[in-house]
Amino acid sequence: MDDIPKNNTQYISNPNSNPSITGGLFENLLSVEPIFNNKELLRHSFTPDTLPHRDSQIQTLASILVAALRGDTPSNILIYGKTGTGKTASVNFVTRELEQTSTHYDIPCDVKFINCEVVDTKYRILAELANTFIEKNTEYILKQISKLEASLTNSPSTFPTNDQHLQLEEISKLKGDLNSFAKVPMTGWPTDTVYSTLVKAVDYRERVVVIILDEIDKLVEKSGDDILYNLSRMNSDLDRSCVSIKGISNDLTFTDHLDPRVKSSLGEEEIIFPPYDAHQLNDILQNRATIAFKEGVLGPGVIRMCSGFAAREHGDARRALDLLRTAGELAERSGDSEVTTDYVEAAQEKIELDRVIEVIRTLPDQSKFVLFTILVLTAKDVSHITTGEVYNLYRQLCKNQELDVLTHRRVTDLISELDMLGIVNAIVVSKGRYGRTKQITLSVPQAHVEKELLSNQRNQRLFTGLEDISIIFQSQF
DNA sequence: AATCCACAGGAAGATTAGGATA
DNA sequence: TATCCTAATCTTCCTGTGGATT
Repeated sequence: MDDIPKNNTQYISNPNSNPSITGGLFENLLSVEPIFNNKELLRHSFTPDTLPHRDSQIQTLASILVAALRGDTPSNILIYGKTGTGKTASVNFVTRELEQTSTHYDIPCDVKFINCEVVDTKYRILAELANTFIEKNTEYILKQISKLEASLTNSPSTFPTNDQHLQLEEISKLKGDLNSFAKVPMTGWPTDTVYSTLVKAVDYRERVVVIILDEIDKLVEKSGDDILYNLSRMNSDLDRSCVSIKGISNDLTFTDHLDPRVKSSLGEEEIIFPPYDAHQLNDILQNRATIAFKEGVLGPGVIRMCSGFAAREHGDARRALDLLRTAGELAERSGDSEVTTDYVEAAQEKIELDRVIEVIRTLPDQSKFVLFTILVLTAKDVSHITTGEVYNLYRQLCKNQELDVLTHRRVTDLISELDMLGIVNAIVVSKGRYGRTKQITLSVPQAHVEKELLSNQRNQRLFTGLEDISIIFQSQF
């Protein structure tokens, strides 16, 4: 991930360089002048060398981690911030520096990054850590052995001196150590055996270990906090080395579900990454765009528009980069040599559509049905859709489809959930004598919702007979 | 000022689904 | 396979409320 990505356009800039291309299918596509210099720079997985507007966070992080270079245990840190606020990038940046700097010091510093959305169980995290340190130890031992062997062959003598005796002993001891480190299998061992293997592997030599748990909230959600409890207490099982844990979380409230002991030991220090504002996003995009795009392909106002859109989405730099990249891709696909603001708008719509589709797809059946009811009322042009109206139609439609009818109370909650997901907009209004209710409107294009609900194979059973919304009013409803 | 609508939304308990365990 | 556990989902019951109407 740290590698500078390859220029992915170099192969297509000159079609004649590859003699195997003879058909006409790709030639047209290849003859289009590419507009990207290096598209990878616009992906959020890329860690840049400079992180604008994150100086203070990086400074704080570094001032805590500097203890590692002195051989002390750095405090555990919890890092909070919404998506796309530069948490992961900043941590990667600082730890990369730390590892590099530590090579000049006596005590090595090893950083292990784990994304808990991918590695999400206690066993797998312990196994992953154990194997990493077994590998590092193996590497270290082999290096020591070859160093000793080299010094032996440099001064050969018929009768080994005392010193050389010791060296030979050392070599055979190291070889023994090498064999004692067996890799932890993907599955099968009892979890506490994996833990003790990890402790043994880490404690093999003096070192400071920094473990970064990205998306730590997902881990706690899926498999509880006892892994965090184990890791945070690991120092008491270590003699020569020490570990420090950095948790990265999107969710500010995730510590509420933690055991108080884990909470206090994990959150010795806290760093908050606030969202970027439009100006800051502008800087970030400008920085990357100059390298990522060919010169002069970005039309006026394109970057400003991207940062403006993303700033509205709680300052998400990831979103801003996605927008810029998608806009570029759309321009490239339609054979345009300039990225204009029109493409940014199209990109915004494309990303939004993808999001809506994804959200709707993962909705539970009942929520889909409530959403469908709102959709029908919207299509019917009901001016003020209220909870009561939604519930009445919902109940009728449910009976019609032989579906369980949920209570009014529950439907209220489902509507609130749809509101939180950004699919509908529900505001509480009071109509005086005529009560207090929620006024509901779709907050995404009607056509998007209709398409995803009705054309998706998975929903067929749910909506059989309701495919044509306009017929629903003419019949019993 | 009192009333009252039509619901919001909190609290607590019941039910259910999914997974672990014996 | 039965049973137990847990978390999510859902119901029941309830109190609260903004402002038009009386």
